[in-house]
Order: sequence, then structure tokens, then C-alpha cells
Amino acid sequence: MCKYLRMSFFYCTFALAKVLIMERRVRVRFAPSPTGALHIGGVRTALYNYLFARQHGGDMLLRIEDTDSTRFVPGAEEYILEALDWLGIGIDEGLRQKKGTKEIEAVGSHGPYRQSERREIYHQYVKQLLDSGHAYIAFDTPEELEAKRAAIPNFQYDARTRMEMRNSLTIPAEEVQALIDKGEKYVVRFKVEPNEDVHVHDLIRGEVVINSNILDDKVLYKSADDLPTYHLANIVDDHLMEISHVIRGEEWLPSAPLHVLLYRAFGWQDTMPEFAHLPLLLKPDGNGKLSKRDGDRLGFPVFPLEFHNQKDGTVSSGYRESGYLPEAVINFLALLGWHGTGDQEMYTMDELIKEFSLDRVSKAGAKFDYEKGKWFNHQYLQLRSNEELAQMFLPTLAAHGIENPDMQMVAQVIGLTKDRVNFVPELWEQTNFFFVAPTEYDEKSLAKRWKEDSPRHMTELLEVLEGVPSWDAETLDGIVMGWIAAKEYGVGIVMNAFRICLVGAARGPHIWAITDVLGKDETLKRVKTALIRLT
RNA sequence: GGUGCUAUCGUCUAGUGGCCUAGGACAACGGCCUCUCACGCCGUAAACCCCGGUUCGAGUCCGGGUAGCACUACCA
Repeated sequence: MCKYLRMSFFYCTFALAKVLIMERRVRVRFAPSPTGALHIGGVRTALYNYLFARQHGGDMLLRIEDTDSTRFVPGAEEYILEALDWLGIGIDEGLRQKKGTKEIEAVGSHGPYRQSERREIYHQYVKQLLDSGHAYIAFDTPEELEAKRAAIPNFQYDARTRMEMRNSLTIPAEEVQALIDKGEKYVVRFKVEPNEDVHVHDLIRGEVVINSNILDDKVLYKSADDLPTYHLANIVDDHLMEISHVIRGEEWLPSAPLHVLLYRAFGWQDTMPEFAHLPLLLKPDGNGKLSKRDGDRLGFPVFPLEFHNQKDGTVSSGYRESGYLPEAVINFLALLGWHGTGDQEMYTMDELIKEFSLDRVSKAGAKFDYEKGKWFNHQYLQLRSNEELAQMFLPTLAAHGIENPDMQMVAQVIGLTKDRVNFVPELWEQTNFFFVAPTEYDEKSLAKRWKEDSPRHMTELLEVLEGVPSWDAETLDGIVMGWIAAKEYGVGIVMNAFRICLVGAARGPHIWAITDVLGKDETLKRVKTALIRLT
């Protein structure tokens, strides 16, 4: 009897909790730090947040976490917003690019959305923690701390050591005030109560338990720049911005218990967001987190857009500039750590929004598989129209001195060659001979396909071609093949020699497709040129 | 060192106790197509980290090892 009562009680509270969770509006945030280009791992975090928000009809916020004034990089904020815009990761609230411009706008009623503009807000909450005894003021200088760490192995500022340090727990109140008035630099530290198992519920990993003994008294605020640290700002902002789910990288898992403790200290445990810690993106070779250096070393971008770092003068390559299509990057990234229920690999953004689910996110880190990224781009490239690709190809053409080309012709040659490239710029290697007559002939092709009889064959072919009634593929094929058959020549040897004359090598699309684009005059001209240069 | 997380083909992964002789994709290799090079198509090779336990039955659950990673700042 008792047992049943208890069970129904559990069911009731469970149902109630479920209703509460379900009724809560889904609000997630992507909160990058403007310390440089947005790392591809950050892009994936943003994507998963976006997919989750859209799926639940909730809000995707963008907040800038610039609480480290020393690490700010000019242009980083604009870069982040432009990258998200390029990828189609829409922002509902916070900072975003004004539609169709590069201008930044702030939308929403929970602002400001830059932490550096929220100083006043944090003051109030630092005071609350100080007043409630959950935090204290510490005067130890960085040098003193460093000396302490050097002297004592595994030194940690916590319940065991805080009474030996220079802080408001060990210094009389009047003296503390005097020091502050004197302008002495101080920090506010969170007072972690020892010996408590802190439970963090993670949507991907389940229950994670960490004992508070291993947590140190984290710095929450520094008077030096009048800014909070990440931990404080993050909790205050997520609470004030009514964030329902915190979806972030696994590197935050160890500090999640601290965050739970902070929510409790503020008395916000009832509205604390749900947590989901995403697996990390790893180096393609060896082990470890994917870094900017790996991209340089292995020759692929680790950033969405090219970035010119004004602070250190470095330039980092980007997916966009390397010829990637945004939908390919999205698809590729989505599958690095998440997988749908079936064997489907190609997903549009809308399909991802429909299918995405946090409980299908893997727990283990994913090695960055650049080769597969290429394949995705190949797939999406085939889906684009020739006209669209022609527009995208323009900069590459210009780089090779082809200005103001005939766009219809560009689209036509792209249609002939796009299935053999992964990226738009690679189109040049496949189509260059359409734009420029060969200036030299590939040695290997010559050795294999240009025989003793070739000059004679080409001379005869020239005559045959001169006399055709119409320059279309069908006619040409009929006449030339007929001539080859009548003369009992080898089709391969004649056609390949012909190809070398037109292309400069034994490669390229079907020969009649080439002659069609080139036209009669140019075709004959190229054969004549080759005849002169190869005899 | 401490704490936590993780562990299926080379890589991304499917797998939620019997549908597993472990499935798909990328890459690799072979073949077909063909005037060439590609694309495409077809096929081949390729994995449950180890040791125990639970169970009639374990890739799947549990324990222990091992390994990898993350964190361990007045960085985020």
C-alpha cells in the first residue's frame, strides 16, 4: 500500500516536472569570446544550439563573452557574426548582422549582449554573493599566488588553504575596506563548501558527480578591469536571459559543478538550465584537440572564413575562401558527433532541424575527417546550377587573367566538368584549355598517345573537318568515325592525338563537347598549331 | 600528480541483451564504362581495447584494468 502511494507520488511529481520542463520556452545561446577567428569546433557548437532551438520553436541567442579585456582581438566580433550568417545559422536575439549588411545590431529585451557592457549588472550580483557569505574578497597578487604554487605542489586556493591567504576571511573588515579605499587591486572569490558531492545532470552523459573538494575558490570578479570572470558572467547572464539549455563543448564539463554551485548560491536552482556537453573535435592525425596549427600543418582550414588577425598580423584560411559551400560545411559538421536514425548522410538544414536530437550526439570525441568534408562539398557542388557555379568561378578566372568571359560559355564548360571537382577553384584545372589554347603539351600524354603516324592523321583530319557541312557533335562524330573506319585507323590513337592538339594533354571531357565549345575556327587552329609544334 | 569524460573497420559512425555471419559512409584497393583523364556504377579488404562477472545468451549490462582526451589561471 505504502509502496503504491509512493509510486503514485513519484509519478505525480515526475509528470509535474515534465510539464514544467515542457512549458518552459527553449532558449539557447551561443556565447563566443572575441579572441580571434571562430574555430570550427565553435561553429559546430553554434550549429547544434541553432538546430535545437529551431526544432523546439525556441530562441537562439548570441552573446559576446568579452570579460578578458587583454585578449580582445579587433574584428573578431564582426567575423563571428559574418561566419554564422554565411552558414545560415540564424540568430533570434542578441548580436547579429543586420540583414543584407555587415552592420551589427542588437535585438531583444535581455540586453546588453556584450558582457563588457553589463558591468553594472554584475556588480549587483557580486555584492549579493558577498553579502550572503558565498564569496569573499582576496588581495593576493598574481605574483604571490605564483610563488605559492611554486612552493607547494598542487596548491589549490580552497577551504584548506584560504585561511592562510590575504583575504577578507583573514583580514579584519575595517582593514579590508581601507585596502579597497586605498585602491589596492583585489578579486572576489567563490567560497566553495568542502566535502560535498555535486551532481550535474548532463543530457548527453547522464549524471556526473564531482566532489567539491577538488574545486578551488574560483575568481568571480577582478577589480583590475572591473569585469567578472567567465564563470560569474555566464551564470548571471544565462539566468537573466532565461536560458533553458546550455549546449557547449566538453571542455566545460569539469567546471559544470562549480556552475551548479553558483546557481544554488544565487537561489536560482529551480530555473537552472539543462546542460549538454558536446564531444570535442580532435586532430585528424594523432590525438588531442583540433587546433589552428593542425590546419596549417595538414593543409585545410579550421575556420569558416578567412581571417586577418590585426593583433598578431597572421592570416588564417577559411572554408568559404577555399571554395566550400555553406550547406556542405553544415552537413559535414552536423555529422561530426551526431548521427540520425538511419543511413542518411545528406541533410539539408531543414532536415537537420527536424531530425536532430541531443540523445543521438556521441559521447566520444570525433577526429576531424577532412577527406569526408571534401566529399560533402563534391556532392553539394553537383546540386548547384551551372549558372550559379559560373558566378562563383569568376574570381578564379580573373586570377588567371580571364576578365569578362562569356557567362553562357562558362556555365557550359562547368556543366561539362563539375562532376570531377570538389571545389569551385579546381574548375580551373579542368577548364583552362577552353579559355586558353595549349602552350605546351604534356610529356606523358605525348609519350603514350602521340605516335609516328599522328602528324599524318592530324593533317588528314584537318581536311575532313574543313569539309563538314555542320559543326555539331552528331555530325562530327559520324563523319570522323566514318573516316577512321574507312582508313582502318585505330580510334584511340587518332582521337587521343586530336585531344592532345586541343587540350594539350590526354584528359578532359568528351571530345565533341570540346569542339562544340571551341567552335570550328579555334579547333582547326589548334590542330594546325600542334602540327607545327609537334613535328 | 589530481578529478572527470570516453573507448565498434585507417576515419565518421549504426547498434539500447537474441534480428550481428557486426550495417552504412569517407578513404584505400580491384573491376566495369570509355577516344583520354575524371565522374559514375559494381565489388574486395577492413573493427567490437583487455580481463573478469551477470545471463540460457553480451558489441550491448556490471566491476576492474589499460589507453586516449579534457580540465586543473585574476582564459574562455
